[in-house]
Amino acid sequence: MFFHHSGKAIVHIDGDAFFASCEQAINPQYRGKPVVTGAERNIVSAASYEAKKLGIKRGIPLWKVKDICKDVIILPSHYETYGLFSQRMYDIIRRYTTQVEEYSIDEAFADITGLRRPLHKTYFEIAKAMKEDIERELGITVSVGLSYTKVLAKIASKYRKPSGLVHIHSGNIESILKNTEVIKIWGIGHQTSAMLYKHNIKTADDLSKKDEFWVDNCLSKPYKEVWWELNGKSVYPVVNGEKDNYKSIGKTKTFAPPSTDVNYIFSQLSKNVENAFIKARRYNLAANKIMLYLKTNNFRYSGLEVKLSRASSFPNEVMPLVKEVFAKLFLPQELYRATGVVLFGLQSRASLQLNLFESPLTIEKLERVYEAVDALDEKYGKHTIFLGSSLLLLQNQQHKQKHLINVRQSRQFIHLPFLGNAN
DNA sequence: TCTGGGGTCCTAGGACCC
DNA sequence: TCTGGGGTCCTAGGACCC
Repeated sequence: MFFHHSGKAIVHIDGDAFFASCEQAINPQYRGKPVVTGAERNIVSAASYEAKKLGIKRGIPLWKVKDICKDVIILPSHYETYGLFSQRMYDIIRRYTTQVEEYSIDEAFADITGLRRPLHKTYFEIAKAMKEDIERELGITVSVGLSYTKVLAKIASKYRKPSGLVHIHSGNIESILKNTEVIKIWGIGHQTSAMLYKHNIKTADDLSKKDEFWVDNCLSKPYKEVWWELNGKSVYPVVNGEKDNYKSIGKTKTFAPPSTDVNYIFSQLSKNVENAFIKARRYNLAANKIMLYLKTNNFRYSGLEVKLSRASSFPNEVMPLVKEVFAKLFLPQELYRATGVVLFGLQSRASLQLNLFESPLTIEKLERVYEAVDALDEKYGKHTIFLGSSLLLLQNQQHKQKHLINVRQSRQFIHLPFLGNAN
């Protein structure tokens, strides 16, 4: 059987232990030593390869890290710094192609299809050059995969770590996919891999060899796409540029120790609301819907989603509502560990239509107040002005705004799936 | 693994319409 | 009231990703 591929050449570049590597690049005294980041969260965000050798993995609590080895260097995460490394990594990749997807802080895809002649290099040599430039100039290592599709390029970059360079092509694809468990495939999680196991599909090779009839009958769209990609047919394009639009903006924060204190928990919730709106305003977005939730110490969620009578970008407009919702959700005896908010139904603030009954003046005042708030945040760092103070500023307007935003429709949920999964 | 924080997309089924 | 057949929009929830 001949292997038909898309003829594309896609590179996936993945920073090795990225946060820890950045720290080691900046601080020579940390090189060659076990380093972990995540001090601010009390769990490991990233572990250097020296730390990984000791059995320290992403997600484990820091007290355990100290148990394993008391000499491990534990650092808080410096996201801004890692962001700069990330930008430089993207810039280096852009020397070779304009088609660069900034997939996450430590990963990028590049489409180098058709560039062999202009660059006087094979695809493999282009990928190798990207890797060497990044490693030399940034002082970190990256693992690089090259293949016909994004899913295959991902498998390739994961195949040898750290500092791997793997090309999956028609000559070696079968043996590599045979060595790749289905759970390792990008887009296949626990649920689906368990289901595939029941069909005796254990490796990427098993899955790729299923016929289309079977795939249509047993899998939904996302998995059929993965199947195509495994077979060398590119269906996921490399999306150029950085992300500039959000469908939702969420903020959640776990507090330690957990608490039963109403006021404390409410203040946590308002802080999240405030921060979510700061982010919304930074991207010039207004929310039409807001969901608030509380998370108990046993990881149970209770939440309420409400539709706003019009889109808003300002916490104080929704505060009466937040209080109302909080009162419904909060149970006196319950021990809570986190609160959260998600804004969605996001639209550009430019396209905001004012309700006929609302005074444009009030809105304008709010815009001005929050412009000042955001400016101060910019200048002196986030959290300069918190809800208490911003509410004070607006206190005399409060009665007018009481009904500016009201509940149109709401639903309650009692359980959310646990979101997120340590890599 | 005693479990952080931030996202996206897909789908089934109900509401509503002709 | 013995109830055809189709389309569109919305929502709730699931699955997955970093």
